[in-house]
Amino acid sequence: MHHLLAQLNPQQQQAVSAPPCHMMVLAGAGSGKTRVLVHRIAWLFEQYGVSPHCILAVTFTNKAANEMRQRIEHLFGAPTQGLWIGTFHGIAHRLLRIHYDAAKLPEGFQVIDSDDQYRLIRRVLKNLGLDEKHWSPKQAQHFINRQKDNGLRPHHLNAGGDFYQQTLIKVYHHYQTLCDQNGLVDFNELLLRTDELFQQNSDLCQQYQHRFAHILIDEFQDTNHIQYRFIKRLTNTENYLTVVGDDDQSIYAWRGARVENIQRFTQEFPDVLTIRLEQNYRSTKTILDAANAVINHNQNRLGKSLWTESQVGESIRLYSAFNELDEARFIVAQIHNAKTQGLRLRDIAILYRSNAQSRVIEEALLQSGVPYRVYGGLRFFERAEIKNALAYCRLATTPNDDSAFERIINTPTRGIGERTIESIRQLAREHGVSLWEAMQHALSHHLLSGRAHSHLQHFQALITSMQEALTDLPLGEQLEHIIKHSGLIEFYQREPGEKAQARIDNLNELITAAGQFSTSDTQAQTPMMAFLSHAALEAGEGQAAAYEDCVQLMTMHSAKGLEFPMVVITGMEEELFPPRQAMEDVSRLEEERRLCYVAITRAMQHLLITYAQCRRLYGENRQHFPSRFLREIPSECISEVRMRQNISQPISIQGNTAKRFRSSASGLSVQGQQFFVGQQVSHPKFGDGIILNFEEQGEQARLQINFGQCGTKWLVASYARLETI
DNA sequence: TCAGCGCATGTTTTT
DNA sequence: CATGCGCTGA
Repeated sequence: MHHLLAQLNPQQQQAVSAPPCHMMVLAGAGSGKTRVLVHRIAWLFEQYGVSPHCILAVTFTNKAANEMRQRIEHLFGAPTQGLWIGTFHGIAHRLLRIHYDAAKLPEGFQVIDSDDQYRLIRRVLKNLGLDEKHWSPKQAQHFINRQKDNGLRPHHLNAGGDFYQQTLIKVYHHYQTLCDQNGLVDFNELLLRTDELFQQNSDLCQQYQHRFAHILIDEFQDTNHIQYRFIKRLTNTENYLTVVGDDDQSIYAWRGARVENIQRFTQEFPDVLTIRLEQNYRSTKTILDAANAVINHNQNRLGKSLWTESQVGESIRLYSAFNELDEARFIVAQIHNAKTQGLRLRDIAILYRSNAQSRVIEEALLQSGVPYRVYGGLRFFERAEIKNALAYCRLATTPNDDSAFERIINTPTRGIGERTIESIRQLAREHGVSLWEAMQHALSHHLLSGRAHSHLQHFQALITSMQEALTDLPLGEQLEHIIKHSGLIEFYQREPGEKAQARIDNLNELITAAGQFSTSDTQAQTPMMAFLSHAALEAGEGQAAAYEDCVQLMTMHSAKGLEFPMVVITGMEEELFPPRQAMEDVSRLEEERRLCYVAITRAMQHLLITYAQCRRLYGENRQHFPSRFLREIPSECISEVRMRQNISQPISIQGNTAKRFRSSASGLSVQGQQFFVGQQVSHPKFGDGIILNFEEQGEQARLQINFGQCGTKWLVASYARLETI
């Protein structure tokens, strides 16, 4: 057997070795889809003599792109020259750099991230005299991005619409004009521009259709409308498209992803070979059964059922915590437990629905000295200090960059206030020039008062000296020079708190990153320009990879594509997961269910699910019911765990908790007496307490009670002579 | 220029 | 409850 097929199952083999055709691979969680994709590309090289030059592979994240390239090179045994692998945005960027002229962009156009976009939109709202309280920049940004997602320009939208709609269209129009004037391209603009480039230049489009004989797309369920359109445009009757995806793992509909693209693909492309990868190599049978059972509750599915040859494995453990502190403590105890069973900390992931949930868990981990790492949050190139430093770079490279100008004109504070800036803006508007040019004009004609004048002069001298210093320096030294002279370090040193040092560290890290930066971007005019594009397109990791063995904390969303020997899913509660906002709408609920499916299928051997009966949320202590998704897991997959007695629980209980619990379904009847979790009871010796938990039934029934001063105890209900209060 | 106050707000995130 | 934002007064 061919070495590329040797270790594959029949379906995988079929996908890898199919003759060139349009193909759709429906690949379930853990079914080896990346492997298939990588082997397929290698197969095309080896069996069909396809040149790497003729292959385009599209992924969703830079991380996935890098990983795929590495795996292909590993399999191929050599660097793959000419092979295009990247994200949609990365590829669009590359095309626009090459064909900037045809795309009607200036040669040195800049890519802006959503933060820059947000600032620009605020400027536009201000220019249009729209009150931010009534016209939120966030909503306007969302509106604009959504239009671009769908390939729509302002002029496509002008028919009809109410006043609200009309105003947003106006904002979109002005925003786009501003971008075009300044040579700025936002993320969605990259895609839309490229699509229009091919639409308007059919010869160019044909050239790429001819070049890319094979186009492969990963995570196809996450493509949006404009991405689909772009791909379709790149395909003709002579080249082939392979898409890989899983409708059950579509968890990004809320940001414009269209699962329908999967069905649409089979309808709009001829003779699509559909292959299902349903054998799971990741999880135990129990975990897989649970995941299958949950996802089966969704109506809207293409239909797919994962199976496995692996062992049944242990039960999914379920812990019902009293509150979120109890939940966190239990998880920590379980981590210690897992460690004694030989698991490494890095084998354990703690997943939650929303980032806010991480804090309590972090505190518990910190308290017991378990090292951990939180994913998510601000990434490297998104940090304010980094963006400030890069704004200096931008201004020194292209002084007409207004957004960079605005960002740093008074950062660090140099006595240039809002009034001065506004008069420069005014001047720029009047003469139709950039802020930088307006400032120079103001300086040479002495249009401003003495103090403002001299402060601006200083600023101008600073930037000019940077411009001069940049020539002939290697990139790393350029950044070093800029950061050193910008005054940012001194600025952050003056800032109180621990954050300051971290910011300075980041700035130094930026110098290092620039020093090590190398690019394949042959279109870039200067290394600095390439670096700036890189910074916008690839926000970088959240934290420098701690090389320590630590527990991983992340949202269920960011866990997608990863796997761990042990997974803890936390906060399995109604209104938290699924979140309240998603409970009404069937399609949103189905997306939450898919998210649950994704979370469960991250686990290889051990899965622990926890929920809290009572949780502090938005400042109030609320009673929570177990998530509906829990009921969808077959009970034979689950075993409930109780907290060990010897783990003490200093729990503070609010006075009104018990009342809230009266509606709870969890209750117990012993010798005519009714007990329920959260109930206040009195014991002859220990005094007043609150019921935290119970186990067993009838005569054997035991209650866990928190007696405050006297601690938490397990008591047999029939002997304890408890009185309900 | 900046601390301090009051107010709204409160999924998920990549490019 | 916590955080972040805008506004205000010194």
